[in-house]
Amino acid sequence: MSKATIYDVAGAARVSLATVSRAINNPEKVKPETRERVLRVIEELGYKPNAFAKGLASRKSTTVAVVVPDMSRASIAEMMNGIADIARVYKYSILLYVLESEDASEEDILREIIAAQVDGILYLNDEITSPQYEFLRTIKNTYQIPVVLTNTFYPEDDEIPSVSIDYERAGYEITKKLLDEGRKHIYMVSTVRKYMVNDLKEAGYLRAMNESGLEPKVMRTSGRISINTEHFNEYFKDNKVDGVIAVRDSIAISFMNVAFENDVRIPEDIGVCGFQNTKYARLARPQLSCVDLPIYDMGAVGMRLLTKLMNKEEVTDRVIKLPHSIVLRKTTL
Amino acid sequence: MSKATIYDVAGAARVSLATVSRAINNPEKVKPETRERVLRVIEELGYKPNAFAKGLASRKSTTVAVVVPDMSRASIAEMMNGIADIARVYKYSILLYVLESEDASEEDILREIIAAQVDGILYLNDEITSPQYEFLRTIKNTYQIPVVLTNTFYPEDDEIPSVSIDYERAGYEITKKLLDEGRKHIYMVSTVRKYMVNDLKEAGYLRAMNESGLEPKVMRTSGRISINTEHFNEYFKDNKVDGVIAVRDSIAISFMNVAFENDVRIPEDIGVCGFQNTKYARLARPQLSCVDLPIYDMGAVGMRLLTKLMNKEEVTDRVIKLPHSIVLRKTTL
DNA sequence: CTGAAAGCGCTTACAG
DNA sequence: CTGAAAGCGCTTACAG
Repeated sequence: MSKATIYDVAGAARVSLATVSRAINNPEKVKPETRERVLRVIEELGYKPNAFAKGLASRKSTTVAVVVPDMSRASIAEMMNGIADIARVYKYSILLYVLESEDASEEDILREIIAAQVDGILYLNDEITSPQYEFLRTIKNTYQIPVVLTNTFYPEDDEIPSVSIDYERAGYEITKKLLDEGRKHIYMVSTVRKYMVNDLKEAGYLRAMNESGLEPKVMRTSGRISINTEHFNEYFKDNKVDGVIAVRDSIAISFMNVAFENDVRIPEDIGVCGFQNTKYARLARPQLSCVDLPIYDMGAVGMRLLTKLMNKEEVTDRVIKLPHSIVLRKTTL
Repeated sequence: MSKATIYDVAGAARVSLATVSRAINNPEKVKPETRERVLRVIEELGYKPNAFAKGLASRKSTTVAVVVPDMSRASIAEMMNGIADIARVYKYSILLYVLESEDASEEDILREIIAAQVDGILYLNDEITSPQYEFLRTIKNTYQIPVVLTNTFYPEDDEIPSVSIDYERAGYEITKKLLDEGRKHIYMVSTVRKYMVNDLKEAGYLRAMNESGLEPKVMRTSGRISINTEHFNEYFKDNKVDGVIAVRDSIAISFMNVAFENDVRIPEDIGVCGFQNTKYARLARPQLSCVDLPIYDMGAVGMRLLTKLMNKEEVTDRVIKLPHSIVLRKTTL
């Protein structure tokens, strides 16, 4: 039959609806006996409070909005797992908003989120522009709803907390690794489109190269993943390249494929490193060395931080950088 | 600067709140002049109806629940893109529920979904068990809320509509392809854990092999993706294998890696095929031939079907199979 | 075409 | 510790 309401429970337990409400939300405020009686009836009737009525009356939704650019990126999906796990622990529901739609601007979508009365917003992205940041800040302040950036941060300001990774340092460290192998002509392969996270990796690479008095060389692929033969001939064939760091695993693998066609030995002739440690790094031949990024953790920590904010708990660390590591496999010496 | 309510709009437009409500939801029922006046005020005030009040009063949420087993599977993520795009077109919000949690049983999660008052449920999975199906059917009938299965279906019953792929036929066709190349000793590599979709691929493989009077051979990997040297020695080394069909691209790639270590030439000695056509099929060396699955479309069509159901439109096709295709690359002749 | 009013199912001061 | 009652912000018959 149709759903039981709080009235049904109150009737069956012979108490008022106020008591039922308290038995659920403030158990300590009701006498143990009546509380148990109420709880038993709730069990029997399979009663679940109507989320709308609850949200309307309490002005809290126990729902968070998760805003993502595009689900099909491996990192986004894995972060969602971390988010979902923590959300469940703290009993929050997740409203999912996928940007990158022709039908609606980002602003429209954020307005929609406000109307949905979420308690918090988790903003996942590789980057954030000034207007985007300002808009989020306005939302936060106008509607008093906490926002957390995940996998990105805004360099000039920390009003909106963020959890991310020290990409600059990771870029530095992985370059160092190749440098330590005695390599001197190391390329960084990045993307044409500017992403904040990739720019940071690049900055780290530049720092390491400069420290060693070596000339940095950056190549930018236009496609999403592929290094093709033309690229290879243009950038790598004539140069005495002995190291390649790609901003994504897939770019590294793609590079290896053309390199093999051109009889390059990896890692002997060229050392190759990727970023992220996707499961495909292990499927590459040879297995790819790369920076290991704690993607799941980023989602989990971001969500946890948001729960603290929603709960008005004290948050000391507003800009969290999660530790990464470097996984050495077969594409480095 | 708290949010404007319907009262604020009514006041500013000098009408009753009923008229405001109509201007939004049944514009044809209000005189053009007043409608425009109301709409202008709404614009000025940046008014957005409170989703809770609306949901409570109208008993509709314009929200659907999407239930997934694990976000990090590439197919799930890509389906979410299709779902999100169509959801946006029809103005539905998405509540995301990730199963596979120790903290809550699937039943608990479904109860939670009911409490959230969603208008429909999209159930994404590789398979569905009898108890799961029965439970979904109960929900559908008890609460009158439409459910659509995506990427799976229930063989014995079509009460719950589904959109999926003819995996059996795909398995048959890809086996045929290898058979047509003159290969006779074709292995199917599946998973130890039984998944409905994999069993169907296997059934198609068996049919093709039997038709040709050839002996079918199935190997099951225990790990999630890897074929290791032991597997290779046990199954492939002594046998005169000349074809391998893997139920996932990653398994096919993993097989290729050990095969190369053992000096097998692909596709000359062994033809290899995968399933799904992930972007990693193109990153494999040699590039992997495989069945191409319309993953995005499955999400989109599933969501579209759900909107029809929620709208009480007539639905003739309750069991939809989307067309797949076969992409031939370098691991077949 | 428009308004007054009841009602959706909860929470939460306020009394007692 | 418990109950009566107001109120959250909408929708929707029902009159007019």
